[in-house]
Amino acid sequence: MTKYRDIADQIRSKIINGEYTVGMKLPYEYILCVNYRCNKETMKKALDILVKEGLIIRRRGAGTFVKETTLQDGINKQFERSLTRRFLGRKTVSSQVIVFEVVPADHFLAEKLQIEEGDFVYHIIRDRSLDGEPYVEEITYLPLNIVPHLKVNILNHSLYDYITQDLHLRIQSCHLNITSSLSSSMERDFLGLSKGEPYIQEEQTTYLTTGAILEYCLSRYHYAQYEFSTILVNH
Amino acid sequence: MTKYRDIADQIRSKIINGEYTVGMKLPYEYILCVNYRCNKETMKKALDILVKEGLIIRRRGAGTFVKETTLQDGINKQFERSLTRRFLGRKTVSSQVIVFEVVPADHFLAEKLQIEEGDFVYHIIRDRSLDGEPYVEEITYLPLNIVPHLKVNILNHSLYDYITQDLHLRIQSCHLNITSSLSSSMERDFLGLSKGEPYIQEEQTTYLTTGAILEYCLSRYHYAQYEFSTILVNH
DNA sequence: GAGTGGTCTAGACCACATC
DNA sequence: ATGTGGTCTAGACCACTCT
Repeated sequence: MTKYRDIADQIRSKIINGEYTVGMKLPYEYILCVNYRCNKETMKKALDILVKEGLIIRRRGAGTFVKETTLQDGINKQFERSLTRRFLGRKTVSSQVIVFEVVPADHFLAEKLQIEEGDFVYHIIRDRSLDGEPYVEEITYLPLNIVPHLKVNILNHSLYDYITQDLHLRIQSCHLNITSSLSSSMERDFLGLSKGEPYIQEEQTTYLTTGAILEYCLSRYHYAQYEFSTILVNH
Repeated sequence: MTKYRDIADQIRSKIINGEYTVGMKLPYEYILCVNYRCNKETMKKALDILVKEGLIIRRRGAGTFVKETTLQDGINKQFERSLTRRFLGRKTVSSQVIVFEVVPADHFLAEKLQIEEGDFVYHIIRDRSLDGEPYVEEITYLPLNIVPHLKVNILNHSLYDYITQDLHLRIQSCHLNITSSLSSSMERDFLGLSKGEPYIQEEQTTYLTTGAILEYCLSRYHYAQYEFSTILVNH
């Protein structure tokens, strides 16, 4: 853990606890640096994280403010839908493993996972429900050599915890692509869609800090239950 | 323009031109710093931009690499769908202004735009086609006091250029929320959807560096033509 | 061990907002 | 004019990868 992440975590807590209230101006940089015993640049890195999360806004010459946000619950969504959202267990999520097998990568998968054709990959299909309502069907491909000893019970628990805590791997980024297509019978079966109704697909490629691709995943949602939030920040 | 943005632009060009080829290792940090006459931290900021854009990957202890990317055209999409995508004229886009009026903000809009109820806002509805195909219907609300002299011909040209170049305002961030709903007759008329078919909606709030909200915009896409790409980077 | 990125600091100087 | 963030530098030290 780095110092700037620590500081970001502490300040985020204060915002969520209401110690820094909505619309409030934060102590200015110098004071924050003194309070958290760090340098200006380090504090900037910390606050930049919160900017990206949409919790604060920084205005040159004016100050740093807790974001006036109609999106009070948008913030929580933002957390839920963070990098780890796909792996974090939500209280209300139930997950059923439909397919769990090892197959050799074909040309398509080899491209997507940056591996050799024929290298073995896990092929996993999971159906997830939210409070009993069909929510998403996930098709995941995951190179065997990155997670050699995957078991069904890891899938049912938390793949993310296993990867980060047990294997000590770190996720660097996810590339996400959202599109929509007409459903075929496979998605219709689980998601309860009618013929002629589309599903929404997230195509996700997850990179580790090592540069390797951890997974290629297609998630297919019922259109009525789909929601995605993000913040684009100007560099 | 800052130095790190300049450097990022230069290196990005080299990647796009193919001077730095896919999979290639870039000169290491120290050399880049000498070449571009800057400090290590400045170079890191420059390269971080390209990381966020998905063009390069940095591996501690190993080096900086042009991303092996099946997504060669994913990169272009990434550019298209940057902060300014909504405003930039695409060659193939035609845009028709359906509604252009000034109305007082109701409670809902006042919340969304962080203004007082009753403050005047532009209400704009535009239909956009891509190569003649109906593509998106955009409903925009924009406080009058930020852009006091908006004219239809500015809308037809580039609102973004007008705001940045003429008004010297800078966009800081966009909050984006993507959902899907069944179409009502209004969207069906333009998008050519059938009854029972959903559209995909982007709800976007755009913030200026001043902290003010520039616009609240709902964009409704035909599901079959919708595509959104983004990269989530671990802090 | 050598190569390469990541974090942190102290301090200079700049740009913008507010009064 | 003062308050407040943003950028840039030089240099120290750390963490990871490769072989």
